[in-house]
Parts: sequence; structure tokens; C-alpha cells
Amino acid sequence: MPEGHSIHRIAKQFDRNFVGQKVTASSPQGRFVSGAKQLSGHEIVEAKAVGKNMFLGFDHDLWLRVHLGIYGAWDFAGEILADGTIESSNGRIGQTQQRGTVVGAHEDSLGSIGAPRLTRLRMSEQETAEVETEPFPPEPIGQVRLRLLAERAVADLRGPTICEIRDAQGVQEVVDSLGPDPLVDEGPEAENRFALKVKSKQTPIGVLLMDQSVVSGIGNIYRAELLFRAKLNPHIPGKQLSESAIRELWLDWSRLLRLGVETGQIMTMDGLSKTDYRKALANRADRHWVYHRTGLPCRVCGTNIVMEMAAGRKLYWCPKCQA
DNA sequence: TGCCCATGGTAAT
DNA sequence: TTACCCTGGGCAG
Repeated sequence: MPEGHSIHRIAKQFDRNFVGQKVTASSPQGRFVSGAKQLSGHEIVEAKAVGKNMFLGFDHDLWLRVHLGIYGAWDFAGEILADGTIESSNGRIGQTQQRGTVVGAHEDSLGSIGAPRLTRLRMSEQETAEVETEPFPPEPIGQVRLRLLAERAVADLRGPTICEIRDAQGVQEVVDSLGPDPLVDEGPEAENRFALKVKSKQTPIGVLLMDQSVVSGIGNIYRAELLFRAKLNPHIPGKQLSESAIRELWLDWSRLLRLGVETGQIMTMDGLSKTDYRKALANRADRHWVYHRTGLPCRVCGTNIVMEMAAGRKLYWCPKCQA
């Protein structure tokens, strides 16, 4: 269920621990045997994310395209470097109530990028890390579609919607079909592309934001939160939005995506006190303005948050703030 | 233990 | 619009 920020974090993870290495590829589950055979023995030369797609480049013009869909996840194990920016000011990471999050002696290995530690790291819509005690490489857990085994690190892919081999041109075709991603397409050109597209559509903005050919990486949480932050009624057709409102949406998405990549969380509430911010990082229920808050009072005006289906997904919004 | 739900997307209807 | 893919967590029983 990861939105764009998670995919960028996963690509970074590959960049840190796999780029420059030859891997042995296999499909323990048996559903990607031929693909794994093609990749096996090749060196990973690049990892990049565009929206919710991740592309791993191998030598000899081999590319792996992975889309995690709603269930997918990557499990990393071995001597891997993890990104510790979710560390909060009191030096602790994550929340001890949440199963599998980082605790105790392991904290410092995630607090900064330093010497590799033996770790197991699960990257999906949430991230969990723990000290690995098994011998390396560990037995695959669950239905592993693809295992990429390097000398000291291993990555297991489970439950993806898409897992396929392409060449560079095939990758470009996918990228061309996607709307701009603020972390890939920086600068005014990307913003213009987004604005032009939105301005040309009669479709409600609440639907457009979920359309990956309009803008990349926004999922159901970011959609609801972006609209609330912009005080926009989700039903307004794209072409009826003011130019400045559209550009502000793009800028806000850029901000939130960067923050999400930094923290590993979909953090959409700003202006919080340090205490509240820590609470929000630790507790999903305190993290959003409207998402998943049907019937609860709006955090700004007290009006009950409503829910309706839009683009086949649940959309949450405040009828007063977003009138 | 077994259901329901989920931060996606596609194909069939 | 609906069904389905496919996995795991939460929660009712």
C-alpha cells in the first residue's frame, strides 16, 4: 500500500546496498523463475523510482520494473545500511508499542549512516527493522516472488502487482505514460506539465490527483490530505481551478513527498508542537487532517469529516473547510 | 480461526 | 462499475 514516498525510499535502499554488485536472482515462490534467470549473475547499476514504480537497472540493458500495488513489500536482510531519519529528538526511533519497530541496542545503527550492521528491514507502507540473528542468507519469509542475493545483503520481493523485465526503451515507455514526479522532474517544466493537464480536464480534482498519468506517486492518503491542506472541494473540475490553486497543489505535493521520503511516514500535519509532532510520528491516528476520520470532528472547524467513494477509493474531506 | 480491510491497478462487464 | 490479483494485520467470535 505504499505511496510514492515509500518507493523513493526503497530505491535509495537499493542504491546504498546493491548498486555496483552482482546478484544471484531466484524466485523461491516459483512465479518469476524465468525473469530471475535472466537477471542472475548481472550487476545492478542503477536504482530509480518514478511515482509508484521502481526500476532496477542491470548491466546489458536489463531492467527490472516493480510495482508494489497494495500488498507488496521488500524485505532486506544482511549487512545493510538503513536510513534513520525517523529518529526523534529524544533519541528513540519509532514506537515501542508497534510490533517489530526498532528498539534497544539497535537504535544507533539506524540513527546515522555508519558501519553496516546485521539487520532485517521490511519496507512497505510502513517500515520495520530488527536485529537479525539467523545465519546469512536467511530463509525467505512468505511468498517471495524474487530474491536478489548479493555478497552480504539480500532483498526479497513479496506480493507485487507488477514484476517484469524490460529494456531501457521499455522503461522509458512506462515513464512517458506517467505524470511528473516532483523528485524526478524538478523545476518549472514539471509544474507546468501538471498544471496544463489539470486545466484541460473536466474530471473532479479529487479524481485527478489519483490519476498517475496526471501526477505520479499520490495515493489515497496524500490525495485527501492535499485537498484538505488546499481547502479545496474534491468535486471541483480540474479546468475550473485557478492556475494558482493548481500550482500550489503541485508545490504542496513536492513538499509532502520530500518530507515523506525523509521521515518514512506520510506526515501531512505541520505547525505542530514538538510533543504533538512526536505523537503524530508514533501514532497513525494523530497523523492526518482528514484521512480515515469519518464522523470525527474536523481538527480545524469541528465539523464532522465525511467519506465518499471517488476514483474507486474512499475519499475523506471536511464539508466546511473544503466547501 | 476466520473474516474484513488496506496507502493499487488492471481487465472484464 | 465490478471482480480480481495477492498478502498481512486487526479484530470479532
